[in-house]
This record gives sequence, structure tokens and C-alpha cells, in this order.
Amino acid sequence: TTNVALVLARPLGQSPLQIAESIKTDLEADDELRAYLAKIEVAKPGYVNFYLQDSYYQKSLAQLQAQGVSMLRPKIGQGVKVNNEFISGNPTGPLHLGNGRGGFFGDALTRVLRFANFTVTNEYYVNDAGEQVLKLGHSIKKNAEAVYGGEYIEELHQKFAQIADVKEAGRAAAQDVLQNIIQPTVEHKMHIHFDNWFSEQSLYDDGLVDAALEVLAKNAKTFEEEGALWLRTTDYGDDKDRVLVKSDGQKTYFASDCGYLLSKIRRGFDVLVLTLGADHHGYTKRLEAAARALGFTGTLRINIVQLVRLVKDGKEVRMSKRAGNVVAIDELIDAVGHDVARFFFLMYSPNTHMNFDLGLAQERSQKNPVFYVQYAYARICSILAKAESQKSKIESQEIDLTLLTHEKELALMRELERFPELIEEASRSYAVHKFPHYAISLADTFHSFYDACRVIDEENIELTKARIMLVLAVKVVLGETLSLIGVSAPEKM
RNA sequence: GCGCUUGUAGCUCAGUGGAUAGAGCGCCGCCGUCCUAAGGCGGGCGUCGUAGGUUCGAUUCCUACCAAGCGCACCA
Repeated sequence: TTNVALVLARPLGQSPLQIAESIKTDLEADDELRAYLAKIEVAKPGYVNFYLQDSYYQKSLAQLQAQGVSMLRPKIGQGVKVNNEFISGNPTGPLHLGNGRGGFFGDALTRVLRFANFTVTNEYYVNDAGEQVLKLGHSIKKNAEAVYGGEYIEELHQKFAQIADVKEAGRAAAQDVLQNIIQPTVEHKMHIHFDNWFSEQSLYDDGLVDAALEVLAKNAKTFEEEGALWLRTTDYGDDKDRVLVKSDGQKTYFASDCGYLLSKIRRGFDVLVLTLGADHHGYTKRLEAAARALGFTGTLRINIVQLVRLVKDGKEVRMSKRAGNVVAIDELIDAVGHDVARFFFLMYSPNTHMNFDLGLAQERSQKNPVFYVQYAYARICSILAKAESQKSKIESQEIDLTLLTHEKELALMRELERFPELIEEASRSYAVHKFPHYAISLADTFHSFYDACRVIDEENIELTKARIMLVLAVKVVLGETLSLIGVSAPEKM
């Protein structure tokens, strides 16, 4: 359908219906279109509705069968290098639910972009250089300046409290947290692979922070005031200018960020993607400012993921034995399972302030639509397995797809047709939450088809063959959709 | 005080400058010789937070207000 006639009414000074009619007349005269269109209709205020012929969908299905999933992959990412940085939780304790949500989002985004032929590097920024390492040191030494608590601090206390220097103790502990808590959680619990664990300390070791300060000074974006060095971020819409080097000569965390941005720029990325928790949204302006001041001319996309509120019996839960004052993502995954946790987080648009009811976590997991989707996939596999066992009867070269004219078959083919445009749209808008919704919708259409149309019918071998081809196509697309969001596609349930 | 985000069905959430605003869950009823009933079919009278504005048309854009979350360091 198109509303173009409504939009054109004013500039053309004609009535929408008049314009719609003339569009209809023109298009109906087009021989090429006539091959695909069953009819064109003008509706009430001025819509033009197009009806595709069944043969269009049948051809499309045959094409998918012949070319496989690669035909669904848009070219829009060809030759574009993307750096996708996400989670980047401090190495001072377990990852919390907000990290989890951002993690699943970033990972799914990478999967979608890669499917659309972008070249993506997944990166985790490890804040192993700053003040928080010192805070961790104090915490494991349990002295007056301790800030972190929880079971893991006990363990770190046992291991590293004897190290005399606080900073050294903090470094050792941070390394331990990264290797024994964060990385296992990310890789084994969340099923996320990072190409790069980028160390903040390495920026100093490699001179990138100083290099960034030089570039910024050269671009005349810095100034000195009250003994400190500032970046004029207000030139780029920030509320206030930001300090790079404090009056005591210490570089700020923001200086590290500038070094990190310079590293990404020098590595030649066309697109820089960052996903931040909503508690860091105040940084977006200064990061954008820094990137531009450093001379970055590519695309910078900062995604803000709203925090997750954990609720139990209608009240917010904050305490966790494991992590101290937050609930750890690995605990949640242990409680509901990876697929459920992932699907649940990914279903919601990043700017939804979502509530996760822990009290209903188990129950919710039983009712989670992920099972509905996976069940559709398992059903497909079951049908195909049975078909395989009767291969001799249904095997043949000629498959007549024009037999697929049932209302439910056409509905299913139309649903499949949505997938390619969804990829394109999502790789532009980063709206990855559309995929869980699509998966539900496709599963829904399939279940309905399944109920109405028996696939394997020994009385009607020709129809059986055509339907198997349709079912195969659904398997490919549904399987790909699940793979894009990182949820498993089980052959049996 | 300023800024960002959010306010849509009982609950959790999609959605759109346009045609009767959708899904899941919950609730009610029906469907079993047959490829997995973790399924299907039917049942929704919603002030799209409130009030204005722009528009032929606003739930969608703008302004104000109300409510919620999060920010506003020479912290990280």
C-alpha cells in the first residue's frame, strides 16, 4: 500500500483520490508490473493498494530454495568497517542486569550487521587503569576506603589482601575478576564472543592518550584554565567543557576515552558504535565532541540502553549475595536459561524501562514466547525428518509450486517475504528488537498453517512436495532469525 | 533547577503523519483416528499521561504541565 497520493495532494493541488486513480491507471498500463500484480485498488481517503499475484510468492520461494540464505543478505554493509563496543563493565565485580541487556543488544546488533555484510569488530573496553582499580584494592583489603562488597570480594580478599601496595592489590584483583568472572560470564553464560578485549592501560603504555591530547591541541580544541587542561566540548553542543588533565597533572578518565577514540579512528573504522547504560547517557555529548575534535568524519552511533529493574512481589530487588548491591546477569541466566534471558531482553526496545520480575522468573520462563518460537522450529524439523523417511515416494526433480494456493500457505509466504526488508531496516535503525517479534509472528503463521494444512499426505504426493519446499523455506528463515538474535534453534523439544 | 528516556488493553510490551491502534500473558468457550496440543480457532467499547498547537489528517511532530527512571565533579 502507499499513501503517496495523500502526500502529493497538496503540492499538486489535486484531490488525493484523483491522484490515486491516475497512479493506478499508469501502473496498470505497465506490462512488467502486470506480471506480478493481481490488481491495483484505490481506497477511501486516497490509498493505492497493490495485490501481488500468488505466482510472485511462488517464484520467490523457488528462488530461496535455489540460492539459499545468501539471497537474503543485503549488500548495504559491503566494505564498511564497524567497531562495535559494548558492555565494557568495570573489572571490579560481576556484570549486572544492565550489562546483560546491553550485552545481548550489542551482540545481536553485530550479528545483524554481519548478516548485512558489514565487517564488524566486537570490542570490550576494560577499565583497568583508573581510580576504580584503587577502589577495588581498598575493598579487598577491607580498609576504611572500601566500596565494593559481596561474596566475590571475600574470595579476592583471601587471594590478594596480602599484597602490600593497594594499587597492586587492586590490579591483581581486577585481573582476577576479568578472567574468572567477567570473561566466563560473557563467553559461556551469555554466549558472546569479543574479538578484542581492549585494555585502558594499554592506551597509556602505547602513548595513545598523549597522542590524542596532541591532536586535540593541534586542532585548537583545548585550553588551559585554573591549571587544568580542558576540551572545548561546548563547541559540539555539550553543556560544559570537560577536563582532560587535572591541575595536579593527573589525566582524567575522559582523557582515556579520547585516547581510545583515537585508537579506533587510527584502526580505520568507518562506523563507531557504542552501547551505554542509561546511567551513562550524560557522556554521549562529550564523546561525540571528542570524536569530532579528534577529526573523526565517519558515523558515530551511541545507543542508550535503559536500566533493568528487578522486581519481586511488586517490590524492587537490589541485594545479591554474590555481587553485593546488584543482581548479577549470570545468576539470572542460571535461573531462567540462556535462551529465555536473551530472548526476553532482546524483545524490548532499548529505551524501554523494563521490569524483570524475579519472583515470576521461573514461571515466566515457561510462558516465554521463546518456547513458542522454538517449538515451531522443532515441529518443522519433525516434519522434515518424517519426510526424509519416506524419501523414495516424494523424491523427484519437478516441484509444482503453483499448488501452494491455500490461504495459510500464502500467508506463510507473505510472512517470509518480510525478512529481507527487516534486515535492511534493522541494520539502518539498529532496532534489533524487531527480530524476536518477527520470530513470534513467523512462528504464529507457521503454527496456523500447520494446523490447517497437512504437509505429508501420501494421497497427494505433488502437494506434499510443494509443501515440503515451503516448510524448508520457513526453516531457513526462522533458523536465521533465531541465529541473528543468538537463540538456539532446537530440532526437538 | 537543568538535561536525557519513558507514560498505549488487567499485566508485560510492540507500533504508526493517515484507512476499524496490535502481540504475548491472564480470563472465557471450542478443537484430539492424522506430521510434537510446548498447538489451533473464537472472544478486546483502549480518554494511546493531561492540556494546547501545527496539519486536509496527530496516538505519532511542537509547546506546557503531571508522573516514573536516570543523569547533571579538576569521580570513574
